[in-house]
Order: sequence, then C-alpha cells, then structure tokens
Amino acid sequence: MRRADFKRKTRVIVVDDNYDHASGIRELINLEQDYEVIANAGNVDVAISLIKKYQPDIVLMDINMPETDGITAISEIEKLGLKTRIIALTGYDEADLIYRAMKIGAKGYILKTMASAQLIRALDEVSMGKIYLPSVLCSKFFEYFQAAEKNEKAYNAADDEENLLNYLTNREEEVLGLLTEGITYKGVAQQLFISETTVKTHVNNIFQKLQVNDRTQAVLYAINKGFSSRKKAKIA
Amino acid sequence: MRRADFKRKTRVIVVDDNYDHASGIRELINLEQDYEVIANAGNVDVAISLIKKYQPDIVLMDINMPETDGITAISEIEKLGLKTRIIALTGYDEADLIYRAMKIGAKGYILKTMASAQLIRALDEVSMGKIYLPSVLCSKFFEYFQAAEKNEKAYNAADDEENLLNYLTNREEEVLGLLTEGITYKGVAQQLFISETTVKTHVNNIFQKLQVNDRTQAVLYAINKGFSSRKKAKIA
DNA sequence: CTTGCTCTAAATCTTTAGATCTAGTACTTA
DNA sequence: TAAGTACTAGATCTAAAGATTTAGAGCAAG
Repeated sequence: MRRADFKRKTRVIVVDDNYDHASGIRELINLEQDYEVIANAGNVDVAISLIKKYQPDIVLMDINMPETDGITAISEIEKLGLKTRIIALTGYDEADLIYRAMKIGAKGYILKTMASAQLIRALDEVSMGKIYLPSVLCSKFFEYFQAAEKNEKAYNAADDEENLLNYLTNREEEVLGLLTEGITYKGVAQQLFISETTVKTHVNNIFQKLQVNDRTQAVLYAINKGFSSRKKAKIA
Repeated sequence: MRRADFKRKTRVIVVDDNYDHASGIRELINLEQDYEVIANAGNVDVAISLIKKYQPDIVLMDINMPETDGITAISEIEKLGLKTRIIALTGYDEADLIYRAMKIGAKGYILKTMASAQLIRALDEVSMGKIYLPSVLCSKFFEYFQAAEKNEKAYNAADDEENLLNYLTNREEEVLGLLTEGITYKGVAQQLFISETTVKTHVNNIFQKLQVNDRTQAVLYAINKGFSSRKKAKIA
C-alpha cells in the first residue's frame, strides 16, 4: 500500500460489545504492520463520538449488539459523510442482514466464524477502496436482493389483470398524467388543446374506470400502481 | 451434482450474435460431461422461442448485441417464470450493466475475457442454485448499487432543511395524512372531531407552508418527500 | 352498413375546495 | 404579564370540481 511509504498506518476502530472479542480482534490486527487499532467501543454512542473525533480509515462494526442495532449504527455513521469505511461483522449470515448492511453503505461483511486471514484480507481490500464480500455471503445478498426487486415489481405492476389503469384509453392516460402533476381542468384543457368540458368528461370516465370519486384518489391510485414510472419509461 | 446420477446433463442454451464466439463456447461446454449445449441463438427473438420450447436449465446470454439489448432480453425471459437460470456474458465490466443484469434476475455475470475455467465454474455454481459473481465484478456492482441507494435517499429525504414538511405542526400533519388518503374536508372533520371550517383553516396553512395551491399538489409533495413512509414508521 | 368505441363538447346543476378575515382559548416562554 | 404559537371556528365569498345527460364526428370491425 502506498500509505506505508509514509509510515502512516491504516487506522481502525473496533466496535463490539463483547470485550474479549474486541480485544482478540485488536491483537490480531496489531500484528499487521499496515494497521493499527486506535480505539475500541463497547456501544454505539461511544463508537460514534470516537469516530467523529478520530475519523478512522476503517470501522469494524459488530452487527448483533443488544442495545442499538448495528444496522442503524452504520446508517448513522454514513450520515456523517466521512471517508471512514465500514466493515460489518456478525455471527450470522442471514440474507436480510447482509442486504441491509450493504444497502446503507457497508464496504464489507465478514462472519466471526471465518478465519482470521479473511479479516486481514477484508481490511486490505476495503482500505484500497474495494468491496469485500466472500462469495457465500455474496450469494446470500443476491438471494435477498433479487427477491426484493421481484416483490417491488409485482407490487407496482399489480398483475396487470387487476390494474384498472389498463382500461384507460390513450387520451385518458394523458389526462390522468396531467392530473398527477397537480394541474387544474383549465390547465389540462390548455395543454391538450381541448375544451374544459371535454377534460371533465375524460376525468369522469377515468373516475368510473378507476372506481374513485375525485382527482386526489385517482392520483393516489395511479401512483400506487406505478403509473408515473410507466409514463417516465415511455418518455425516456 | 445429483442430476448426474440420472445421467441427465444440465442443458444450456447459448445466445450470442457472434457465431464464432457462440461456437467456441459450445465446444468448450460440450467438453464437460455434466453439460450439453442444446441450442444456439443469434438473436433475442429466436432465443426466447427456443427457451420457451426447451426450457433449458441455464441460458448464457450475451449482453452487447446490436438489435435488442440483452438486458431487456433477460427481463423478458424472467417474465416467463421458468426455472431457467440466466448467466450474463459481456465484454465490458461496466458497473451499471452488471447492476441492471443482476437486478432483473441474472444468476451470474462473467466477462468474455475471463478464462474458460471461469465459465465452467459459473455453470457449476449457478446450476446448484447459487449466484456466481467474480469479486471484481462484485465490487463493481456494489459501487453502482450503493450510489443508487444513496441518490434515492437524498431524493426522498431532501436534506431535511429543504423539506417543507418539517414546518408543519402535529395537527397539520394529521390533516395532511388524511388528505393523502383522498378524504374530503367533511371526512377529515369527522375523523378528527373538529369542524369543517377548522379543517379548511389547517389545510390553508398547509398550503402556505408547502407553497402549493391545492390538495392534489400537497399530496404529491408529501408523497415525494417521503411523508407517507414517515407516517408508517411512526405507527409501526 | 350498422354497431361500437373514442374523442370531442355543450348545458345544467350541486357540491367541494379554497381565499380571506376575524377571533376566542390555551399553553409556553421571555 | 405580555408576546408568541397552536388549535379552534365562525362568516363570506369565488372558483373549481364533479355528476349527469345529450350528441356529433371519425374510425374500425363485423
């Protein structure tokens, strides 16, 4: 690493409520000449103030602590906007934990059960700006990620059959599109070069088809069924 | 693999517009006793009809084809809801391509420049139901993924300072909450046990604070700024 | 060539919505 | 105690929104 040229070690803070475990990690890391553990923290509040003060290069964050959960902690730290990179550390390889940690900005994820060499490798990779996620955990992540994306799609598309938006005519879609921008009848009429009465007719037909009573409900229905995103897709 | 017990090879379809390259892959795969390439497709339309007909175990999909783009193709295939697993294959390691491919359900991603052993390993992993993403590509993915998540957050939260929702009083938040459900003044009045006039007063104050002219715009503002999700979070 | 759908638009009416101003009560803070 | 803020609510308008009915023009399919 280039930093070693300046004899500046990569500074690490370890956050773990288990003192013995934290000490173990400290010993392990301090054996490496490129790294030094500059502080330990037994809970999230202490951790955050230490991180603010010392702005370490890397934080090793235990995820399963009793009081505050580590996920929230990572989120808090990321909000600080420092260059500090976070590696999550847990005993479990649950897909949703991995997903959430990586989603909010963790740069690596390792299991406590993994060999100590893995820890050092994670430090090496992450300190160089890379992501470190062992392939097993990577699989877990994608398991969750792809399921989440699938659900979101299903939610937005809502099975096409039950999506009342599909019964709208082209013109009605256009009108609804303008309604979802918060435009008045008069405004819609001007934009589409039709009379206000015609707009009212269309809007009434839309209400019938979407089974709602007013524009606000229509707009809400449209948004929930992914209307706006579909529109954007069409334009783009 | 268990399938080998029944002497049933894992069936692969290769989709690549470059015939020479497709042939090369075919040769390579057919050297393995656990796999057989049952078809080649030079374009997406042919590919989809072949996949429908033969329902292969794995599809090797070239992403950078001239006519239809491979990403859309993957999406189409996933929509079929088969057990077929897709491995993306490209010449480039662009973060957004990897992100998009994995997002829509690809089970693996490999570069054409990678050693042939990688291809076989990918087949092995994916056919066992795992994800195959070499660590370099994994890093690329997360680079894009975390940036995307960060942007979305920034868009939704809108920096608190500029989020006009923060200027609303508790009562006004309640009223706005009901407006976002498409309820009339009268309805809001009944639910909150106050007069309709009072509701109008609140709503007017909301309009002032959010700098909008009517309820539809207020609701849209609220939704875009993550109002509903905040409400849900409070309830839960 | 007739049936049906889409888009257009008028007339008429009732109901909400929204703007504005005033004002009382209650609670907090300087 | 006086000033400030939140919540309440009245009166009085005007402007939109929405319901309903009727109807003509254009176009596609049977």
